[in-house]
Amino acid sequence: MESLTSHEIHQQVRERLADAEVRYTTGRRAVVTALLRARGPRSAGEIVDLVVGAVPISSLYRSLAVLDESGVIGKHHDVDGIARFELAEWLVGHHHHMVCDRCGNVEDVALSGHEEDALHELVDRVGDSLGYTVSGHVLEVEGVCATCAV
Amino acid sequence: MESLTSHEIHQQVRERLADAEVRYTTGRRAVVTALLRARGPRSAGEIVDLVVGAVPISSLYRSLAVLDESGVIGKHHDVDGIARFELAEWLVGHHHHMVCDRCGNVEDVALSGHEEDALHELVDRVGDSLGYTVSGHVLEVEGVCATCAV
DNA sequence: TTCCTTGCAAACGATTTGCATTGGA
DNA sequence: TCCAATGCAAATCGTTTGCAAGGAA
Repeated sequence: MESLTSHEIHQQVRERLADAEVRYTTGRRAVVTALLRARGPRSAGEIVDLVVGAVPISSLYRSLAVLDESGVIGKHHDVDGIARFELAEWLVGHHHHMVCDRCGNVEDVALSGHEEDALHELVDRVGDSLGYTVSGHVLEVEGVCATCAV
Repeated sequence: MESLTSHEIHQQVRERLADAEVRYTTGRRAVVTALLRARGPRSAGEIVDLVVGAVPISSLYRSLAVLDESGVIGKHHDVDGIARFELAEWLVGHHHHMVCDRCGNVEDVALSGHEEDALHELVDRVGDSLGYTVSGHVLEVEGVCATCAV
């Protein structure tokens, strides 16, 4: 997938929010900018620090909720159960995660088209066998990174 | 992997806890029994309902903490950020999860030997390409279950 | 004006902890 | 006996919500 420029991403987000009939306000734009600068998923607390100027945590959560509901960002919970947010895959591309068991570092990994196709077939088969209509999948590879392997 | 009988699992757990120098008490045994009956990860609230008789939620959390720390059970957080627990893979075998987008239900899924082998190869390749020594992987299939699909 | 959005403070709910009591080796 | 384990209640903390004020169309 071609990676979009910062400007293009804001443009895409604006359109998506327009479709959802909500405004692309300063606060919401600040969240997208922060996540764009971030090199991985960030918690609400971390985003407060990334955003320029003071932002009430409750307003931030509301911005995050709107962006999440309109599909601009994704939300998941880390091992401590804290919510972490990142730009949605349609903006930054479908990918998986390589997690280091030692240092906890998380890297994005994009599979080759062939690999992704094979995985897709596999998860479709799994869903079918259980009577589910498959909508997506998450693959996390665990291991020890080169730095920690010393 | 051969699946162990309920009795054998309790035996294994007892030994593991003995190594950790903690007792295999009635409350802890009840948790293992409940998770054995469950066919997927369960939250603390759900486990309270699965266990026979009344169990204070705080005591349950303490049992879960002990079992988690000694590697008898695993813990992860669902899409709502709620902690879910399940018996560790060394007791019940390696498997993946099928998650319903609507109701949040989670079911265990064991791939066929051939599928698991293919997945294994894939994740090894991913790890190699990033300089990681792969230790494991997690695959989560997302979709809508038959009940919610109406 | 008319709603959507924001800020502040209070409320929520899952999980944890302090402390006194109980129970098993 | 003696200390781990338990029960109860209070505390924590990330997150959500009620309500009044601000702002854009």
